[in-house]
Amino acid sequence: MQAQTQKLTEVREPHTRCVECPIRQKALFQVVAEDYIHKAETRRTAQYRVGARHTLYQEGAPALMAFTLYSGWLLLYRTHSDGSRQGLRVALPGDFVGYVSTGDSSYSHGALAITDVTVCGFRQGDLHDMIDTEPDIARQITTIHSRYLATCESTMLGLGRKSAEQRIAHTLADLYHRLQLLSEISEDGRVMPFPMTQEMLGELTGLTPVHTNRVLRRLREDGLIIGQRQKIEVLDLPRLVELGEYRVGRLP
Amino acid sequence: MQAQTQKLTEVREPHTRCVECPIRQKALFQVVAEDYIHKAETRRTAQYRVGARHTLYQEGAPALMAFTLYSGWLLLYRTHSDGSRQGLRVALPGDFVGYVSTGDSSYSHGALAITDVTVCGFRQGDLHDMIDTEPDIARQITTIHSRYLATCESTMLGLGRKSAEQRIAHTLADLYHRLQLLSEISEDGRVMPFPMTQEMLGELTGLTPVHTNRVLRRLREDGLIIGQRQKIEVLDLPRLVELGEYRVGRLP
DNA sequence: CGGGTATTTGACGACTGTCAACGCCAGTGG
DNA sequence: CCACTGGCGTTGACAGTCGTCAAATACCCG
Repeated sequence: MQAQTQKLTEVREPHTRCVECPIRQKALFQVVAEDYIHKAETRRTAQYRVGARHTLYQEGAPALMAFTLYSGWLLLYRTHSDGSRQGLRVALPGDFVGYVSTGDSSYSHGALAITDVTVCGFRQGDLHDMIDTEPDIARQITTIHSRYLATCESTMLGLGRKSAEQRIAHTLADLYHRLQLLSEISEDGRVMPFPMTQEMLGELTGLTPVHTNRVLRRLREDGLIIGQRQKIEVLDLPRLVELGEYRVGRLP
Repeated sequence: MQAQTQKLTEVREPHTRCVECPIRQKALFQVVAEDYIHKAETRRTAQYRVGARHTLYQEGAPALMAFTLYSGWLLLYRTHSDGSRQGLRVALPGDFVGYVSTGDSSYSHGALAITDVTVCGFRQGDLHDMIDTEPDIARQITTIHSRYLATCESTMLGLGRKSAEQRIAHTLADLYHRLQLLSEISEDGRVMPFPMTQEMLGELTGLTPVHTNRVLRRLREDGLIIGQRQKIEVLDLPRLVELGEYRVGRLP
């Protein structure tokens, strides 16, 4: 991991420097570079690395930056007063997270690094400016928001109406589909990386770790999946999709 | 109701005409007018009226228009395969609903008129154009989306982690707060309009009508509210807010 | 006054949570 | 090299919230 960090530094040598991470104080290694976001090529951005199990940002903290995820998985979450967490979404490479609109000053949710993570950061103020000056960026942000909203609606439907088995099947089917787009599924289409703990999967689906485990066992016994260390082997994708009522593409 | 429709027609006489509503076929009275949305003063828009218990648009239907709600309450929902509905949000006057981003062609959710409703409609294509040409509109749409997202996150937290009592308390506290901003709360701050059925409240909170009723009875027995016909009397707002863990303003 | 919808209540059952214990595995330090 | 330790996964017993089914009551509108 440390090696990879070094590599990033070296690759962008001419334009990089090390500074304190404004988001987390804990000795987070940070690389700042003149970089790009999509089409806005003149904005100053920064690359950050966050180790697994550390937070990229915390709910309620001042929302200084938004991020494009370069590598790794993030868990977006909200915390309940009793300390339990509700997972909102898993962010995968390419996803854009942490943007807040003009006037909002703090994050509405937290972002936890499931794996080691590399992100590209943008100052919120720059993004707000870009909306004014670059219509393409404005369009992209509304598009990103719309898609995220649609998935939130699916999640709400699941949390409110679906059984535990359906919710987990939906979550797995969704991850499978998104990982496929990222070419992260094995060639035979059966093995997908799964760096989450069962506890995190439970947070996403509104279940306790114990019950999550039971449901996974049932899915295993029914021949839908095989759980492996850090991966899941999908034996019967169609049934998984049908059980979870996952609509690929249209209404995720 | 019909009278009010007439009034709308007359007020905008010079620029109005009657056409079939493209969204619903059922004899919906529609007034089309040269009108305004916020600052985009040159766009052609239309006013529609939808009777209580009818849908403004249905999930999966072609998303021709987006709407600003002028009067009445809307229930945004997603339908589960077993026919049950999950309420996503209650839209109140001033809310903007039904917008989909470029590339999306159909609504991700449905919109049901809780009461008789008046909306102002905008063609999606016009809105997309406006994002390109009018930065203020782009900003507004991202702001609206961000706020809606934050409330979705709160809803997900509730559906995933909170008890039935907490979810209903949160929903009532949220409505109370939003209605207060619209000056719809009685002067003594106790009575708020409540045109929803208990079944709809259950759809919003992920509960069955029966259990919704039981929870409401408990809240009544605990001296938090008094249910009346078409209204709710809030006896102890602070306790309602605390029970539902409602954060006014910041993280709704 | 009558029919249909919404609310209310009871009995019962199932899904999911809670508590507790154990096993497995990886990383760590001696 | 091996024992230790801590996190994660697994399983059982039990409890409680919430859903289901059913029926009675209340209320609205014509």
